[in-house]
Amino acid sequence: MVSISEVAKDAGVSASTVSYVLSGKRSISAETQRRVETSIRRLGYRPHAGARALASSRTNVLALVMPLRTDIHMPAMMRFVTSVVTAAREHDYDVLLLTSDEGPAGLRRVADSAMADAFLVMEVESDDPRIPVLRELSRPSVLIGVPDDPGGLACVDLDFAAAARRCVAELAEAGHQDIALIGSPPVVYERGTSFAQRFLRGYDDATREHGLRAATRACAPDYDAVGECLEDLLTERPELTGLVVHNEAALGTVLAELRNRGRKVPEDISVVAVGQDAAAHREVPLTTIPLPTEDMVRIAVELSMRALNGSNTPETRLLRPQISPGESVAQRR
Amino acid sequence: MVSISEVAKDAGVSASTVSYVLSGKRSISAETQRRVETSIRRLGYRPHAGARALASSRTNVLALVMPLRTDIHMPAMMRFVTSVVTAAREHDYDVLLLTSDEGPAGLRRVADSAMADAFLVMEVESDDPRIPVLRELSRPSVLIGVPDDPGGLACVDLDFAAAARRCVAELAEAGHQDIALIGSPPVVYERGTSFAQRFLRGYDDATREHGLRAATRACAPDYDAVGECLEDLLTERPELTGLVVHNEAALGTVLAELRNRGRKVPEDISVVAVGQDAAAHREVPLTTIPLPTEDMVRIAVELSMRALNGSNTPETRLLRPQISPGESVAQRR
DNA sequence: TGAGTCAATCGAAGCGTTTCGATAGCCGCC
DNA sequence: GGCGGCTATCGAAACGCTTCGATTGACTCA
Repeated sequence: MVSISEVAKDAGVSASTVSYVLSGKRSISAETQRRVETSIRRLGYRPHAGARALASSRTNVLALVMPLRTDIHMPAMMRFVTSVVTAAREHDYDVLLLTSDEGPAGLRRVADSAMADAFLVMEVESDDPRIPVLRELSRPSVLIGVPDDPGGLACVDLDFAAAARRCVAELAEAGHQDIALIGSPPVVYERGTSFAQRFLRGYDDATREHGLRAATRACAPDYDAVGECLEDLLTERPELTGLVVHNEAALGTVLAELRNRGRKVPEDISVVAVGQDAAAHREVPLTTIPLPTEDMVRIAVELSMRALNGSNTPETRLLRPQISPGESVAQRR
Repeated sequence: MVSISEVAKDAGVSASTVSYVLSGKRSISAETQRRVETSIRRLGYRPHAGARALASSRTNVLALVMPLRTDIHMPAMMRFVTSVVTAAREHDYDVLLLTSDEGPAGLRRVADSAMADAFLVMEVESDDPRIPVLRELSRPSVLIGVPDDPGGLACVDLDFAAAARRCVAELAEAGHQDIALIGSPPVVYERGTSFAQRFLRGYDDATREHGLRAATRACAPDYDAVGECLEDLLTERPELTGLVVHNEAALGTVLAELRNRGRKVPEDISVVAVGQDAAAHREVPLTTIPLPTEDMVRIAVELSMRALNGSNTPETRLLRPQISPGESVAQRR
């Protein structure tokens, strides 16, 4: 492994000059710059990350804290993770992956041993036990999701209340009078997951404002639960013509089961879904509000960077939902 | 941040003694050991990862190289990733996440800047461009998947040929005479992905041995492709009674479409699937050969550790498939 | 012409570990 | 009673970088 002093010798300058060429923190003559860069390339020099971290107390590593639950929609999760890596690389950062199962202790471990400069925490819940820990770490963190009391921590999320209102409006404007929400699994509500609750609130408000008859069902993504849920809705509310599905994992099954029951989308029943549009995989292109994963992640990473550069104004950023029109909502009357 | 010398002072010993207590590389009196450990705990000392890496040339970080393709089944992917983190932590390692889109250069970057001790590479293909790079890195790597020429690199994978034979045997033993394989998307075969080819070979061999009539279809996971594929099979081969599905992403759609066409599983058509058993989510519990993700990862991580400790015998480990019985295979005749 | 300014560079200290050799004390033994 | 062999410990060097202060010229301006 070639070191900075070998580069320095090769270029006929001091090691500090090489360092300054690399960091640009002091002005360097064009000629020297050229010589140093040539040497670097010729020798294939790469700064030693550990040495750099030691001297500068910067690791250029972002810790990504991932939930280790099985009740989360994996594809959505994965999109997050890959987006984070990509976004981080654009800021010359690498990503250290942590799972929540090590708990708060894991966060402390990584923070205290200076393995990362900042934390990105996914799937934050209303009353998340990690929050107090994060707050007292000496490193900034950005939450994906909004806890009840963000106090001092930066948050990024989709504005789920607005998303719900948008879904309801979409159906109301098409003339639907009687709709239902198929939401997250019961356990998600019990856990007090913030996004589910915010969506629910938005849904309730909007249905009231529009004067719709509306129902709500928490629903696990498995076959039986979906079947039961639909059975329930369709028999109890024969007038039902619109469905808002806020449960990516169950969506496929919901559509399959509607079909099995002879309900055509959108002729018999209209559907608006929240989550990534897997349009190509469906029989009918769905009207959806996609989760703006990449935007959220980009913003989250940028907030981290900003916090690391001192301009620290912890803020909560709720992204405006954008509806992506499909063919799953039919006009009524 | 408290440093080793503060601990040393607090415990009334030298810094090196503290280091030896921590590493156990020299014998320390019980009394000293106790005092040092008390100080460590009292001060909340955590060794600085960078300093440690610098002095010992060990980072205790494993680089996980993840594909950044969209044609991969995300849930399977995610299981891998989380398993790696968990397995690594058991060896006191952390995980740095890399995506393949930075290409071979990314591997070099991380290796040369000493950010990780070893590499774990997912989704390795027959003729993977990363292989030559990995081979010339100064750090060990373990591949998940088997390339044509592993030469010098450790590999771990499911024995897909055996898995295919097992699937075929399962159907043959139940008296099926005419079966078909619904395989990976065409692009996967075109790319020369090793696991798909190995499975195919095993399937061909086994159907020949058992004297079955057999067909094979590469199939994308989207609705249209699956529909077309089934339409094809069911009309061309009216005698078809068994299906081997080696395409996790398409499985759900395959089952839904069978149902739509009025074919009942297993009465009309038997199904054996390869991949994680999502039994709870299906109408009929499937007979499957689950991907032994956790075992593979555990072995892969262990191989890395072994390589790092010198006992380096790069080997290819193919795991024996285990069938998990469901109710999706019916007896014929 | 001499003080002041500025750009470019250097040298050395310091970051927090690990590790190597040295040493001090102790024990047992001939 | 001196010597070899342990065990437990220490001190110092080394790891590869960043950064601070100092230095050297060259240039400006009164």
